[in-house]
Amino acid sequence: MPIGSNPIDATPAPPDPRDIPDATVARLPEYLHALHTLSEAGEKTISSEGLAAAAGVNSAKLRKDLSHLGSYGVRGVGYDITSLATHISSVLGLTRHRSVALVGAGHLGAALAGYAGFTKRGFAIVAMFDVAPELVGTTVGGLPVHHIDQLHKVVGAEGISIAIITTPPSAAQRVADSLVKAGVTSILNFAPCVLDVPDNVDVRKVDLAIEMQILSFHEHRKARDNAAIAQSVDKVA
Amino acid sequence: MPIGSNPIDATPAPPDPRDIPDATVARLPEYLHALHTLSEAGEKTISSEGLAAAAGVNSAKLRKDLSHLGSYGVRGVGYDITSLATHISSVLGLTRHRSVALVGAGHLGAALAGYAGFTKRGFAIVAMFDVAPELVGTTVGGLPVHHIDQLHKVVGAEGISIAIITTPPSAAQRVADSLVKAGVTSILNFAPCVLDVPDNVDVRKVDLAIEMQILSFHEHRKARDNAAIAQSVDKVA
DNA sequence: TACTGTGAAATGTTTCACAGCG
DNA sequence: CGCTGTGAAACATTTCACAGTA
Repeated sequence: MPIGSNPIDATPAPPDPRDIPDATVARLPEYLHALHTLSEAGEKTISSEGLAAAAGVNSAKLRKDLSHLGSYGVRGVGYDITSLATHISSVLGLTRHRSVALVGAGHLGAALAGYAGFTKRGFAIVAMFDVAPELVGTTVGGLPVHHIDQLHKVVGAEGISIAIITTPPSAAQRVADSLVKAGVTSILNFAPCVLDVPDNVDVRKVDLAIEMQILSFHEHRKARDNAAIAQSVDKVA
Repeated sequence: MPIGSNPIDATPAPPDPRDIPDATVARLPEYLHALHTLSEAGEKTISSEGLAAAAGVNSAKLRKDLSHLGSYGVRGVGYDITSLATHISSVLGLTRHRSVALVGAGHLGAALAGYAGFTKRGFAIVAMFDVAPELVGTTVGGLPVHHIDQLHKVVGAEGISIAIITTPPSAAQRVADSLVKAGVTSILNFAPCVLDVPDNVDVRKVDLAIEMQILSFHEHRKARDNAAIAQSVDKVA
């Protein structure tokens, strides 16, 4: 019998988190954010159309996404904002507090350490690490900077499972290895390089230059389209 | 006759950039980066297997991606690193130099302004904007900070078509409106909010809290899996 | 009636597996 | 022979359109 199946029990089928598509998971935080905003605005209830608009997707996609979490709407009415927010939070594992380590106390690291948006949405960077002697021992963004040798000790003591890498790419793989050895199982990587990690470790990558290059492609395409239109106008004229 | 078709000319079919899938476009910068690294290491030629490993994808995907750009490999040998890099650069529109505006001279904006990775990969932030009187007129990350009222003038003068928003979310929509009015057609948005822009404007969003929440989901799932395994071990024991 | 939830169709992406070429 | 390029199959995601329900 596969783990998680439930052949006898007649309870309403607790949706296995493995069955939620990745594309849906990536949008749940958007929905959650939109729900919080609506809640602060004093709304109690919202239609799929309204929530979809607030999250920047179409309503069919929103309804399909939410259907993966089970049935939480009321036909003819919409969704209860509070209870849907609670439910999405619990699916995302945000009920449990999560401590985060940040490795690389440069400009980007400092900016992230001071970023209120993390704290506001349930995460706390509890420790920073670097190798530079002039940084170790100081505080950056209100957080003490430890030497990277302390990683294993601090990660263990604070129960950290998520880390952010903002080092130069040349150091990133070594840092990732240390993090994995220390017990970290999720990494957000800002260094522009590919990280090699065991299967049980999740890595998400944010590469600013890549984002810019994708935009560049679209600029290039738009320029070509305009040129083509100009040419066909010329032809007609 | 559809724009871009070429019914008479017998040249090798210049692949229409519109036909390159989004998923492929998003990976081309990775391939380009890997090619540059290989080139610096003195390599001349690389197999699909080797390049795929360097870029962190599998080789079938890489070959399919490159096939959208036309045929640039040599069967039995691999790809010529220099010519493939040149070709990808040209598809991405990186042959043309691109000036970038950055709006929001806070910590994150300052970190990005000083980020060498941009310059190294063909982009130059040429102007920063903010509203805070204590910032306007100073230099941040080596760049003068203009008041946001100057946006239209500077964007026009510098021929800027790409902008980065690192303002608080409450200001982001207003900033986006000003950018669009000034002639910007691509935006990289770091503010955690949905931007409403005309169809001809491309927006890419980087939301750090969302990345963390996606990692949180995976942590949560792993914890459940472990619990399920522990339980089934208990049962057997 | 006004909405959600969802099969089914359409579209997009990845992977397979091998033909074909240098 | 070794490797690329690519149809075709498998898989994933999005969209459509409507049955069903409070």
